[in-house]
Amino acid sequence: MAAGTINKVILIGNLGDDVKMHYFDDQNCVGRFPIATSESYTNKTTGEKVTSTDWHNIVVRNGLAKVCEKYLSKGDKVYVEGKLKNRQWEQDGVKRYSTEIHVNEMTMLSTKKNLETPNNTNPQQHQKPSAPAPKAVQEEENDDLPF
Amino acid sequence: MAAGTINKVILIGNLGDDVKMHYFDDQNCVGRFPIATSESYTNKTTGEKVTSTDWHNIVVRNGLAKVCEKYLSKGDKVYVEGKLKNRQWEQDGVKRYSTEIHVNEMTMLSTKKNLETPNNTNPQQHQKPSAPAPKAVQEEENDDLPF
Amino acid sequence: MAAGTINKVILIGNLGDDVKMHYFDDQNCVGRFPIATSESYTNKTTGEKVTSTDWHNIVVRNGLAKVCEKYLSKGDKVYVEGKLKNRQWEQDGVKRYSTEIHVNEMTMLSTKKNLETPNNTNPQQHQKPSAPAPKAVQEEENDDLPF
Amino acid sequence: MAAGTINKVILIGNLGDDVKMHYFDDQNCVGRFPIATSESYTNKTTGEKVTSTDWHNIVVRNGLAKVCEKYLSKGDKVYVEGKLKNRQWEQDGVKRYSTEIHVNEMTMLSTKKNLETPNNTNPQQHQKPSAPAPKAVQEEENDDLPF
DNA sequence: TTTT
DNA sequence: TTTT
Repeated sequence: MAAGTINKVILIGNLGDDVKMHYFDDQNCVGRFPIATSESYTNKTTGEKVTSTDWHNIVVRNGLAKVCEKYLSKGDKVYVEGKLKNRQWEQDGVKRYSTEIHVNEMTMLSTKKNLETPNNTNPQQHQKPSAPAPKAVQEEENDDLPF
Repeated sequence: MAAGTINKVILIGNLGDDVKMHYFDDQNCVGRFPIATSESYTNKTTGEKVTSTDWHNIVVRNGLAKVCEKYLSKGDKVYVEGKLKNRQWEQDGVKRYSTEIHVNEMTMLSTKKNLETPNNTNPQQHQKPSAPAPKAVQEEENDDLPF
Repeated sequence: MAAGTINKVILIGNLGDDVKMHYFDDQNCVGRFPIATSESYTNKTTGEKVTSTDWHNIVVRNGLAKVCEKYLSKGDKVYVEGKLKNRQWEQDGVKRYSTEIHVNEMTMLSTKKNLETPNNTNPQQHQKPSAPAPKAVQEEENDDLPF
Repeated sequence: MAAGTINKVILIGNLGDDVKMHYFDDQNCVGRFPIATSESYTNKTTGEKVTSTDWHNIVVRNGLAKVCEKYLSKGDKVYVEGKLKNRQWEQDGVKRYSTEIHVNEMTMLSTKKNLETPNNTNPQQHQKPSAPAPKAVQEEENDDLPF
């Protein structure tokens, strides 16, 4: 046990795909989607401008997963905050590793989904009461299950 | 190019090993070391306390790498801030992926190395002038090379 | 001296006013503007929804100040990152205190200014070479002057 | 209401004083303490090294306040994360302003208090069951009251 | 003083 | 696979 450690990731980027949901039962579900961040720099030797893009595997759970599924789609820009988690599993006898960002806070910075919805010019202004407001959304805290 | 993206990682954790240096030439070098973060949670079903540890591959360059090599060793606690970077390469014809944290700011929160140095009770207070102070150390900015 | 300290502020909010510039000389200038962040919560006793807004005094210098002046205006949404700084001065014999955010990184998340500019549909795509690109902009590092 | 805003402060610093508690009733209390962060820079004109210290007013509530009172004291180093909040009040007919950091996460990085406790070499390892573990402590979430 |  |  390593007390006094901090594991925090903050990203602003664009969804490379829609949110894929997986339901375990009525209560528990997980959503996954990729986010791209990029940066440009000038190659010192050649002098040319290079852009490099990094892809991040976002994982959200339960209520926050449902909000993401409802309001986010491919291309949207979001702010997310979470933790780096290493996952390993076996596939065809080969050990596979992957790094995920387990996100507990999400803020939409743009959205395509609801701009086309009739009678709903902006999802941040008019929300169906059954769903949490899609602004800064935090994960429920009373949740001790690992992913 | 994706303007307006943010890619930020903040970690406080302990070194799982010493800093491994690799020199490209006189000017350019890279240092690598693993950092562990952990968290405890209670398994809802079984009621038992579980601790999970995540390991992060830290990458530092040039001046900051030299500072890390000089002042950090296995077991030390550090604050680091950087970017998530995906690296892929081929090994024996198999594509390998790894996620690294390219760190540009480091602050020592404990050190073993220099506590044994005679006449130097605290490396943060009394530093040899030849080396940068081992407190909050930032990467030089005039650096356009990719890792 | 307190080695090993961290002072970091991350804000996403809207400009309450345009950037006000102050030039010291050819090289040095400072820009100031207010940013609003808000949050909503439900008053436990009365059950009514309350929104509270906080105003933050942003301070930028030199190159970053010029970028802010050029691309930001009242109402725009931005990401900024910086340090908390306390300033005190005397006015009419009374001590005054104020807290500022000295920002060294800024990313535009929306802009009004340049959407109206002819031949320039998006300031993030087409930038005059004399000015830095208005995406993620970082302060020059070779700067040891206090504000 | 301003959807899509972020207000985040991350500090590592030392307590300038003990935690001062104020109890409203059995359930609700608030704790306050100052944290110092510092930085050194070289004055360009004079060439001399200058250290500047900033003081931050930390505010914690309820469970987190009790943990802070129990484990933190003057001189300790802590990591805190929270929000910037502006407070204004009137004193003798004069409007007063102050900026506070409303903290919802705290991690102890050093402690004096419990090192002297018999049979308790490390408060992070051995905790009385009546109190939350003093490592990474988060505020309870089901709390809609403003400060 | 912003924004939704 | 995104975005500009």
